[in-house]
Amino acid sequence: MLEAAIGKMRGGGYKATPQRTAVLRALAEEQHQSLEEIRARCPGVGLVTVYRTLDLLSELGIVRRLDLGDGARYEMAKDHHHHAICESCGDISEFEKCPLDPTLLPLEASDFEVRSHSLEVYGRCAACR
Amino acid sequence: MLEAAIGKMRGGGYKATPQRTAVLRALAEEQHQSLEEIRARCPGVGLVTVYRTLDLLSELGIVRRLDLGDGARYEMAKDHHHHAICESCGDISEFEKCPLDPTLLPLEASDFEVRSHSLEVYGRCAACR
DNA sequence: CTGTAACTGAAAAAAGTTTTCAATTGGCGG
DNA sequence: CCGCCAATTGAAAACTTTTTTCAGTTACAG
Ligand SMILES: [Mn+2]
Ligand SMILES: [Mn+2]
Ligand SMILES: [Zn+2]
Ligand SMILES: [Zn+2]
Repeated sequence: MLEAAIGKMRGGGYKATPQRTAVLRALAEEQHQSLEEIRARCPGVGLVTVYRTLDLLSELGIVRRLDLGDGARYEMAKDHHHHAICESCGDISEFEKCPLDPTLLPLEASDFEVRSHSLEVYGRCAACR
Repeated sequence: MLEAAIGKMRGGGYKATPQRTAVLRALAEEQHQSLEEIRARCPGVGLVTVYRTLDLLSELGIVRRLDLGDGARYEMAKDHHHHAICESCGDISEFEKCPLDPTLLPLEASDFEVRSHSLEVYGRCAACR
């Protein structure tokens, strides 16, 4: 898990420092954390280093940055998935089954080459109903 | 167009000031503008007033705020639609046909009540290919 | 017209992010 | 192992974006 990420860093010519490993461990503990949440999980690491590490991990494809309106959040990059966001409690859950119907994409015809997509579903989670 | 928005403001107990109308006119000129782009179209209006007007118009449902990763953008609220974003030139185009297959939404079964969704498609526009 | 609650905008504060730079260190070459 | 040095770190400062404050102004109901 972390070994793979550390290997990818070394392979890219980057050092595997204790700070970077600490940030990785923090990210592994929970998905969709804000910068401050990540920082709380690795108190020894300086603010600037957390920012820089998240940038580096994003470039390496290890981390994905989410912009869901209320500030940036970060997650370990996993398989293609989407998010269900509760408008009441803010909880973010994931689902893998992609409800996009490719045949309905009206863009292929219009010269726009689709590379990826991002879908978020908003509503009320079970607990908040 | 603007009349409807002004009426909605008055109806909500808000004043239709020249500043607010100027921001509305700026928004009507182009979709998906950043704050500074909007501000450039109504030079007489103070920065703080633009922020406050966009907040107000959002609450009234006249304006929609988009968070697409590179800072906030604003558009006049229209019918349900989605965005195709060119990763090369940054151009944002719209499409109305919603490619979501409701029967594939795996959430209805899982006690999550879906209220709305947001879908963005990333790739290359015709001009950039 | 007039009174007043709503509104505006300059300045200051707060929040979030990036840059700078001197000191430190991971890891390769010897 | 050791020592070197480019890569890395973190405190401070700078910058960017957004919010708060507050004194003066204004839209508009009555
Ligand atoms: Mn996720
Ligand atoms: Mn749009
Ligand atoms: Zn999908
Ligand atoms: Zn849709």
